[in-house]
Amino acid sequence: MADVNPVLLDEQLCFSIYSASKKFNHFYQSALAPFGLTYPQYIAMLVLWEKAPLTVHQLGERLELDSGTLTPLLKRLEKQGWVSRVRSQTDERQVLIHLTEMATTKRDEVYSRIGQCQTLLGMTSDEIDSMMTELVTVKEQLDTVSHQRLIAKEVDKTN
Amino acid sequence: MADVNPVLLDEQLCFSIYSASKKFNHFYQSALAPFGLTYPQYIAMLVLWEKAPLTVHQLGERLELDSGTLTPLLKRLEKQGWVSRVRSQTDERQVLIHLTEMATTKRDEVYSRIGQCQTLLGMTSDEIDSMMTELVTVKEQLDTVSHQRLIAKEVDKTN
DNA sequence: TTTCAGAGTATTGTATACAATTAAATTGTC
DNA sequence: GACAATTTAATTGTATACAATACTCTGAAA
Repeated sequence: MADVNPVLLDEQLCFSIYSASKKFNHFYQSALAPFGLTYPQYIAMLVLWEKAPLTVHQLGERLELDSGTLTPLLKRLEKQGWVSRVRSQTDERQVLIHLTEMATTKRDEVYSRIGQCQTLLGMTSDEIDSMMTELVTVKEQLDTVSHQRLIAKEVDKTN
Repeated sequence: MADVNPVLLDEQLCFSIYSASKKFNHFYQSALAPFGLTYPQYIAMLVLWEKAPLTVHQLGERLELDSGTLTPLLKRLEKQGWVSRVRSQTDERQVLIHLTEMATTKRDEVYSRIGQCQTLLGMTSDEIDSMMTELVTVKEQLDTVSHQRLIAKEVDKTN
């Protein structure tokens, strides 16, 4: 019974994060409604505004998403006029994602819209910082466990 | 320029939460692979193990999910033999979700499996507690903002 | 009793996610 | 240069999420 509580705590933390993530999603969706951007589309644009063009793979590394998610997402962004997808001349495996003129023009508008909606979440910078540090710890731990499980699988195969 | 940093911090926190949520999801999916349960299916089972039967609505309140998500999820759980969906006799609008015998039998197995995989995330109980408290703050703040936006919409309509 | 507003669930349509596979291009190696 | 291994995107299939809508049932008011 002694080790039941921590397990429950972990589960509660997991659910809190899961729930907060959904709420953030909803918040951004509604804040960005005038632009028709979803949260994943928005963070893709953020990365591109910072440094475009990028290949699908490079974008995926930053966003931790694979082509299975990004290809359709980018097609939607293209359809809505935010980006253009151009097969690279030098390496035809790659597709370069460029910003359109509209995207460049609207960047400040989008930023300002987000700025208006930002509430700083009722937290100080220090609190946010410490929370992010803790989240990094959690993520690293989860990666470690996943990695251990991968190794365990390999060992399994040898039997 | 002075208020740019906090906005970026908020965004980074949002992304950290988004990313951690995905990692947790992956962790549970892989831990529960022997049972074929996903994370959302698992938390549905957790609630049901605690107190079944429940209506779709009651389950949705606990999980913060609506019937659009739950109906297909519960159909899959039913197909895999975890639950049965029974239209209520006393109020035919409601569908009661019951545990199957298999679900009752496998409960401890699932718990033990999760227990084995639990790593306590490299955090103390106090750290987890404080993190959850901060997440609650974040979620409340996001709810407040959403609520304000709803009110703003109402005001819009009157013009 | 009839009607009707609201409750509860299901359905439809859109947008992620991600595992697994496919297809095309490039690189490395002989 | 031929060819196997690798890389990069796209595709396919499954599972969430959620808004909007439809449909059925219930309870209350007229």
